[in-house]
Amino acid sequence: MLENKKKGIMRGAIAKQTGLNAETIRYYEKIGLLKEPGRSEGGRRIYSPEDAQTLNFIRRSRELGFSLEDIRGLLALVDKQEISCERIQLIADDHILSIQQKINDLQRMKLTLSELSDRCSGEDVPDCPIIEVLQR
Amino acid sequence: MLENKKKGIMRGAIAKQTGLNAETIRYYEKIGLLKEPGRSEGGRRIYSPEDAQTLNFIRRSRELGFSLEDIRGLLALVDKQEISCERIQLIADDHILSIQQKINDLQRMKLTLSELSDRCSGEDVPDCPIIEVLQR
DNA sequence: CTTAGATCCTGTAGTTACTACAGGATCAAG
DNA sequence: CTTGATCCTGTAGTAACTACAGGATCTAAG
Repeated sequence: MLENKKKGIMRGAIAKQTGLNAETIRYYEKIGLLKEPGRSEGGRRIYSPEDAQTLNFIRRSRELGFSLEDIRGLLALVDKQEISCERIQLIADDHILSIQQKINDLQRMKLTLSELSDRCSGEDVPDCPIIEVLQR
Repeated sequence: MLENKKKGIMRGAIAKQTGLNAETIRYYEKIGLLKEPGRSEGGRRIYSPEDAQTLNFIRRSRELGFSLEDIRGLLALVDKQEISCERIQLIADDHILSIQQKINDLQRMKLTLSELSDRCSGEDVPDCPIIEVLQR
């Protein structure tokens, strides 16, 4: 189970290491987020430590809610060594705003639903305030 | 501009009335959320007031974050006159929980990003705490 | 009555971020 | 040499729409 002479790991191993699904990794390659990895003689992908780093970057960014297009931009900045705190902070702050917007929307939904639910008798009656509001 | 002798309104009019995109309405019909409306002699859809009511129900439910499958279930209950407060409340409360879960996730994201952004110097330096965290 | 412009029709493809096959090929171990 | 694990490619499915293309139909004005 030597991964390969050329040093590097294969699909399953990098999936485990990065916490990403193996198919997802192939998808990132397909859409050009991850550069094409090397191949073994038999044609299997061999991932380098840099590939692993990129994939971890992507995963963490996704966990913070960045879209793949956001991440594409982030990676470009990183690759071009154009990482200025200023620009990254701008992107992040923009993203924080859109997250807050989503939170606001969800809180509004929750409040409305909670109020409606509270008005339910909980009994098996035909009239339900929730349905009534939805129907009017 | 009499909509039709048979009384009822057409695509554009119901779109305006319900606040839904005309294409969206056709989509709801296609997936069976809205029953097929009547047609004019020329083959154009004629929507009844009940159709409008259903569409408003769908729109309001969507605004509260219910999925189309949730709504399909809700509509079935309504149609079968099986509207019991109990069941509707159960569905709503379940939905409230999943909304809260999303809010929690987003708040965690926002907190993390805010903390990172605060640590940015804002100056044009190559090291950015955000990128550092994403890369490590 | 004709024609222009608005509105509608159908079917299909694109969007986001994956996930899940099918049907083979390759690999390491026994 | 065979078995079982892992990998390959390409395609299709998911949610909830949106956006055409290329016609048909309808209404109002001339």
